[in-house]
Amino acid sequence: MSTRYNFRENEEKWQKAWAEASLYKTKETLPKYYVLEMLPYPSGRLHMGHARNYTIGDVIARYKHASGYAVLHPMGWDAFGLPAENAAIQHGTSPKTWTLENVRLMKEEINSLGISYDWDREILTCSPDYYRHEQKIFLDFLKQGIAYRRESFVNWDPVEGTVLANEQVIDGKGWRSNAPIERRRLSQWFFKITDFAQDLLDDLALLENWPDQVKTMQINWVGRSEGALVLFPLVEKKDILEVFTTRPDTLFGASFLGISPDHPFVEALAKENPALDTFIIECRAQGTSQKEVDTAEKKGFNTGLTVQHPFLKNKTLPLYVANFVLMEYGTGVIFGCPAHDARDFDFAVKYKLPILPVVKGVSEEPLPYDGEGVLCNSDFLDGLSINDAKKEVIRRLELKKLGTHKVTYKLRDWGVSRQRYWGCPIPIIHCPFCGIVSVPEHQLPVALPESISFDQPGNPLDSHPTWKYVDCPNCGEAALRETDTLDTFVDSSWYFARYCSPHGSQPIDPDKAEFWLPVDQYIGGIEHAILHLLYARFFTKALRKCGYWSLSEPFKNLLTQGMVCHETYRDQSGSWLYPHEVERREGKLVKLSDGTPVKAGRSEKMSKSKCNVVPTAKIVEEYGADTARLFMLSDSPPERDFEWTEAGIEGSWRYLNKLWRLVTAHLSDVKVARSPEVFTENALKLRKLTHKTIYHVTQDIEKFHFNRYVAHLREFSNTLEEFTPSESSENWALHEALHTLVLLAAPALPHLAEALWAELGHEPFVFNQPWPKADPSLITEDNLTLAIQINGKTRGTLEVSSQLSEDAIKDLILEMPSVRSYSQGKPLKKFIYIPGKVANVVV
RNA sequence: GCGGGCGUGGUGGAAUUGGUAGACACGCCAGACUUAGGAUCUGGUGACGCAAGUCGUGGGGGUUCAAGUCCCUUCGCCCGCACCA
Repeated sequence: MSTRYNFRENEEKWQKAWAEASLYKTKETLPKYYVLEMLPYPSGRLHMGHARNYTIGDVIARYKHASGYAVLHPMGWDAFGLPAENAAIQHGTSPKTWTLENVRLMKEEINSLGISYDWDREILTCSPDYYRHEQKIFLDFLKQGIAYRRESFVNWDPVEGTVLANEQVIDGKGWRSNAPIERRRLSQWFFKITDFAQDLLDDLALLENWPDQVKTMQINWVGRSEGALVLFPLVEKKDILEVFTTRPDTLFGASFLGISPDHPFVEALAKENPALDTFIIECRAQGTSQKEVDTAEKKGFNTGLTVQHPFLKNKTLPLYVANFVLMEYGTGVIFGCPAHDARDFDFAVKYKLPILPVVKGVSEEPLPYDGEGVLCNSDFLDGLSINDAKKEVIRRLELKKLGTHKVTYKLRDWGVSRQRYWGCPIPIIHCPFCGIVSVPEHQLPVALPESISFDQPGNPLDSHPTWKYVDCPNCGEAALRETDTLDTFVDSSWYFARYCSPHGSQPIDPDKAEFWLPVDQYIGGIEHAILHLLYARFFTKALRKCGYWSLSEPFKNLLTQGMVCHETYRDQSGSWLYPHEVERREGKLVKLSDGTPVKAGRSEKMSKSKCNVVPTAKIVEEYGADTARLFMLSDSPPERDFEWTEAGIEGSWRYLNKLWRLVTAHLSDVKVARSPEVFTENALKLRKLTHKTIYHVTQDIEKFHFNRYVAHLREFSNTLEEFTPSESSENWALHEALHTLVLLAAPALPHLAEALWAELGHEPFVFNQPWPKADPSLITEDNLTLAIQINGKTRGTLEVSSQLSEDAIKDLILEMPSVRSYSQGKPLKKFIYIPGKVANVVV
């Protein structure tokens, strides 16, 4: 008997055996369970964040399989995207070759972890087999009016002659060129997600098992607000400006109108006003990200024009072009009420505009004040509450035909055009005669050309010598292909459906989708709480509109996992060091190469830039997959950040060996054939623990308390270690306990469990064994321990029979010597009894 | 700037959701063992105190018989912000 568990030999052996037996091939029987981890980008290296994600999914998949479900547990690759193009520009590799090699490497690493994926259903989004269906969906969206084209702004790098992603813009400059970035207007494709805004809000109610914080974030993101549309006629011109406001009640406190620099009216004005044109150019020097807009200095340009106040004949308001007014939200024009809005207040102070309070709080409130109150200085609104004033002002506006009630959403339509090569081509042809023409379905896929060059600025599809030149499918005249490709979020918005019929000739097979969807458990990082999840939800509704299915929500349950973190290290010169370059000598951290001191920084999310990454491959090589899996499950609850430590992985490795010793040491003790009729007290005690452990572990996994799951396994094995059978019923109980232990450990430690299952004399595979069931008669306790409190402070415990009545317990407690001494003969004021938990004596 | 979270021993965390704070580990301390191993085993370990006991869940305040848990306030850190995925 070996006292050390040989993980290398075992993991290789069983992974091979599982593959040969096609153990993870999906069966299509009821009940079904679809467990899905978020589609990874194939960066080439499996990091611990992935490993944690897949381990969690794997435990659930294995547990559900053992519980009798037909489990769908697929994996694939979010294979389009910027990094492949960056690699192409830097190293001259082709995006396709680079991506496929990364996929190969990552797949190997995933398999080394022993995750139970059905690889027959693998998806690769950059493969024409996948994106041809996405192109079909795009055309369906176009038919339904969900896809459309309009102008919007991009980050333009004037030196590179390229559109940049937000992350490529650093402090307003291009990351490679360092040139100031400007916002440039381009005609682009959009998806009409705003048509589904209300559905996206309403259907959150169906998602009972989504974390509340994710639902809240989505609600705020969609940002429904009720307010009014108010018309302001210009005094000097014939035009009328439409303003959306959520505070129509403060209309009498308005002191200016702010209009977006991107508003068509402003652009027209700028043509005859060079100073305004300069101001607009200044505003466009700012990036497109929300954070930049919000944190930029608030600037205005007085157009010299004024608008008429809808109710006050003698009041006009100056019209300012303001850099903080967004064209995408509301109407692109606001009215400013400085007394009751912080941003308007700052603006009014800066440009010396009047500040007239129109809402009185309970006491004198400092301005700007946006709390509850009663209207004042507001003509017919005086004395009304804010809510009544809103209703009244809208009623009066409607009478004068100068406004109306209106609901708006912060949510903007989804811009899906990317001026890039490595993405799904948009299947559209621009014909000089017919306009925008869909590529006929039988011509799909519109495949990416493979011979491309990144030598020229801009999109290689655009500069390709032949690719974009085609004949119009409609009239046959010379036409041009659309050279924009789709945002990679589109690829990941419907992949969960493709897994149900990965080889089907249509994008989605309705029967298969009907069978498997919705996804029963979706697992992924909290960083996707808004965009990816919202887009996938939108797609589900849009696909329903196109007649693909009747599904309204894609993911029934959602688990958002935290990040994997690691301590950071810097040497004396301040350079970051990898953990393996650092060593602890005599309690001090030193650099391995030269022994100089190393400063440990706080633990942060693993990232290449800070060198605090631990590659999965290294851990699997050193400790094996099961140790890595166990550690990632045992330390933190899944939704919290995870702290990767050397000590932690060592501790998990020791536990694996302990399990191995525990089972193998007792192999001769557990060869008992028949179930005994009478159990000794020790045997019964052990059986109770076994069944309680089954109960707890089952609960823990069901609730995704994987750290407690592991803690219960450890507690159970600690007791088993001390147990020495001296009689046949005790042998039987130990036999039951060890078998149970192996079965319970199997979802977390599939390789070790498989090895121990064989050691116990069974045929493979432990994977196919049913999940143990707790015997209810063995998990109830005869006695319970009550906490005894005097005046709310715990002063002791009392063990009582669970049969005793409350009165009997009360008498017992009041007679306790400790209770008597603490209460010092004071009269009993109150006696609080929480059955099975606590009794509080208040004197 | 806006939206969402988190904060418990030296460390990761547990606490049947308002009911014995610190389960289970890591680390550390003391000891045992020797086929010297990536060991293993036994005991101890929140702080203060000789003890009885007192204090303890980022800080301050509140509700309650009872607060890590609920409310207010404050500090620190993290995630997202629409072209990274």
